[in-house]
Amino acid sequence: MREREPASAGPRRLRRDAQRNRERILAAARQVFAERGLEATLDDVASRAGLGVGTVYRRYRNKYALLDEIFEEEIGVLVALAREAAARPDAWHALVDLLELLEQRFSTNRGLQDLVVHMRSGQDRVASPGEQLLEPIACLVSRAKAEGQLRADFAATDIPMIHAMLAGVIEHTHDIQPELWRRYFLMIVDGMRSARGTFNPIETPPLEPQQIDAALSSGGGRRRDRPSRT
Amino acid sequence: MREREPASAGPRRLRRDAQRNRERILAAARQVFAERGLEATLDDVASRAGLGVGTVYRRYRNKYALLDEIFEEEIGVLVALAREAAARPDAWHALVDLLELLEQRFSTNRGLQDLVVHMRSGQDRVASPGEQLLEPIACLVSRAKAEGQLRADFAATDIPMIHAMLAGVIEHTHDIQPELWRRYFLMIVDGMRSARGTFNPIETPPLEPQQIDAALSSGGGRRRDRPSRT
DNA sequence: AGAAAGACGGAGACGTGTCCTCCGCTTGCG
DNA sequence: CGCAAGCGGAGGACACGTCTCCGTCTTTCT
Repeated sequence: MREREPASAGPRRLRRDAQRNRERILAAARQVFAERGLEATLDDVASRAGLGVGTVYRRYRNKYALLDEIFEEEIGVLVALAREAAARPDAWHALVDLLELLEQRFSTNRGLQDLVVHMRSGQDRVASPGEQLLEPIACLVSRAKAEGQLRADFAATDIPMIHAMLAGVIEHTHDIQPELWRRYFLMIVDGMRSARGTFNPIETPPLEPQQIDAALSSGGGRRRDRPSRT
Repeated sequence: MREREPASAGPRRLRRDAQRNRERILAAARQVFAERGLEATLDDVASRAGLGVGTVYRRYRNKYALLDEIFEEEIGVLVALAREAAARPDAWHALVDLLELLEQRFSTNRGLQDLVVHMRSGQDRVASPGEQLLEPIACLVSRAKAEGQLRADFAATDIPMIHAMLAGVIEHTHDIQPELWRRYFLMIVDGMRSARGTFNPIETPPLEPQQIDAALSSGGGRRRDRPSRT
């Protein structure tokens, strides 16, 4: 037997040019989706890769197949970051650093941002990372409160909303002053601190955990439609 | 001479049904644009008014003509609010109250929000209220700093960005918990307070005044296209 | 080298959605 | 009653994104 492929139904080995193009597509897609968000089209990706659309569509049934391939890893990184943070001893600083790190990533990858904020989970393979991210964060939140650093009326579900706020700034300014979000990040962090003389008792309750999915997906901005999987 | 119209080219008096429909259109438009934002179509307005599209288009050349009519007044209110606030003696509280009042209005009128945030000034008659709003606000900001209540590194141009943040929350939650933005508003206000014990010296500089227009218009969210005025 | 399998390109079919026009019919008014 | 003014809403014009199809070119195998 001379085949390299394991006995049964391996996808037949790609021709060399095909392999090369596959990588070009992936690279182009990563760039394009990071720059322009999920609303970029496969035509965009193809032309950035210097290939025809047909080539892209032969390899990926549709846009979402490609998205899956690209963002699965990226989201894994986010989750890993959150877990590492949760393991740190100083919860308050771990939390603040984690938030900064996450926003950092979102601010340089519009596609990732769109994915987390707009698309519903349970579609295709790119699972909404909500649960996986929120769990370690919730843990940090309660520990930081116990430490006395985080204000007592803070809730874990405030985190996605803080993200939504910063996303607003990023969206409007990342062509003008890409680091500007840090300014408001710091202001918000100051607002999260357990009072230097507690000023504003916050009456409005936070979202319930089961509401945040609804908030982030259906609510907002530019609607995207998912194809009907012909 | 028996005409009620002043001598020259007055628009001939409307028939009674036409007059009635005009008001229905206006009422429907106010509702529809407040609920769904500027992306609502004139077809939507017509059907809400219980009229045909043709009727709407006879009265208003296009969507923007109708928008002008509706939002001119609304924006006047905003500016008046800002001017009143600027006249109050206690600048810090005037500023906080003003922001709350403005957000309040934006949170119940998606169209107003879209208008302020997305569309460029100098189009048709609905002038970008940026200048007019920002001027009294800038005044309050500097006075509040002088009072020692507002943190010294705060800038007037931070206000539109704070608005952008709250807009993010509102956009995502106004179907779920329309008052939720108040929670984050208070947190932000806490972050704006001049700290005894100042925690985060903010390094990132704010936007320059001439940048905020660019930030709010071109940057963000769902693009709308303006028709070519055939 | 020669041929078959595989890959490529990109025009264009198709679907969707918005804006706005057109024209036969209805209605208010004198 | 007559007719100008007004009405309705189907559908034309356009824009845009998705994805297919098939004639042509490349790689790989013998």
